Amino acid sequence: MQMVTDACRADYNAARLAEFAERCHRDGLAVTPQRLAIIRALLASADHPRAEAVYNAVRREHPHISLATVHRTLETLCRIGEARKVTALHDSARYDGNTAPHHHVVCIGCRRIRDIEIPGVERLLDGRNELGEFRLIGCALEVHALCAQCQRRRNHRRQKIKGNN
Amino acid sequence: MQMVTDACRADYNAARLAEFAERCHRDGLAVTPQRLAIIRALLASADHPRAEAVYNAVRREHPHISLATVHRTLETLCRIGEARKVTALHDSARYDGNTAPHHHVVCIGCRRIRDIEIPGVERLLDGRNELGEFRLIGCALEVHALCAQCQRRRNHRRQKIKGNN
DNA sequence: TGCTACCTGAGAATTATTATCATTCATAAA
DNA sequence: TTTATGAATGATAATAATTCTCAGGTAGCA
Repeated sequence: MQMVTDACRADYNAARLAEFAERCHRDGLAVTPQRLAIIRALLASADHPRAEAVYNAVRREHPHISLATVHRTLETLCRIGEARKVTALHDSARYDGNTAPHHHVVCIGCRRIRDIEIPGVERLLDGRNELGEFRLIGCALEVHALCAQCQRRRNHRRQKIKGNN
Repeated sequence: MQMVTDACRADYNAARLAEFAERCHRDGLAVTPQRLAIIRALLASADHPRAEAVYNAVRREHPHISLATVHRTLETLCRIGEARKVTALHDSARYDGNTAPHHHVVCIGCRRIRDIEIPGVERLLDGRNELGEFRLIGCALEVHALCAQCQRRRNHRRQKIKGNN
C-alpha cells in the first residue's frame, strides 16, 4: 500500500493539471495562474487542508493572491469534480435527537436530511488494518442523493457548470 | 417501516425526557426549563434542525431565551449522548485533491483526516428501497477514531463530562 | 492587437459560533 | 422552608469562516 514513488506522484500531478486545463477549456473557464497554483497546492498537500492552509501555501508564489480567490477556486474545483469537500454538505451544524444507531441521506440540492438504517456498515470496518494506530470509535455514512422535488427542479432549468463564480 | 403511532412517539419522548433528567442528576447538570424546552423541541422536530431552528421553536414558550443558550445546550446534549451532531467534526471546510473513490478517517481528538479505502460501502446501498423517491448520487463514510497521539493524551488527563459549558 | 466576458483583489458584509460577565436560578444542605 | 452556592442564563461582544460587491485586470478568442 502507498508504494507511490516521487516520480510517480509527479506524473500523476502533471496529468491532473493537464486534465484540469482541459476541463476548463471545455467548460469555458479561464486557466489563470491563480487557479493553477491553487490546484497544485492542493495536489501537493498530503493532508486535507482548509482554505486558509491552501492560501498560505499559494502565497509563497503569489504574494498578492486574495483569500476570497482561494475560497472561490476551491469551490470551483469541487463543482467541476477536480476536488472534493471532505466535510459535510452543510455550512452550519445540524442536530439529531434520535440516539439510535442510524445513518443519513442528504439531498445535494436542498440539503434536507433524512434518517436511514443501513445494517452492516460498522461490520465493514472489522479487522481492517488500514486503521493502523487509529482506535476505532464509530462511523457515520452520509448518503448523497437528490430528492424528488430537486430532481424535478434540475430537469427544468439544467444547472450550468459555470455557476456564479 | 415507520409504523410509529403518535401515542407511541409521545411515550418515547417522555421516556427520553426522563432519561435526560436522570442523566443530568448523575452528571451534576441542572435540569432547567430551558434545557427541557430545547430537548423537547429537538425530539419534536422530524427534520434535523440547526441551532436557529430550535431557537425559533423554543422561543414560542420561552420568548426570552438566548440563542447562545440554545447553542450551548445542543452541544451539551451531544456531549452527554442525548443528541448527535449530524454534520461533520470540523468547523471549517476541508478539501481533498484525491478524486479517486475513497473514504476518510477522522481523529475525534485532533480532527486530523486520513484517506482510507473501504470496498463495498457503495454496495450496501444497492436495491435499498428506503431511499424512496431519493435518487442515489453517492455516499461518504466518515470513520471516527482516535489517533495514537490523542490516545496517549486522553490516558493522561481524562476528559470530564461537565466540560466548560 | 483589441474586444469582451470572465476573473481577481480588496475589503465590507454576512453568518455561525463562542466568549465574557453580571444576574438569576436549581439544588441541596441547614 | 429558608438559605447558600455553584452553575446556567441572557445580553452582547468577539471571533472565525465564508460570501458578496465592485472596480480594475487579464485570458482567450476573433
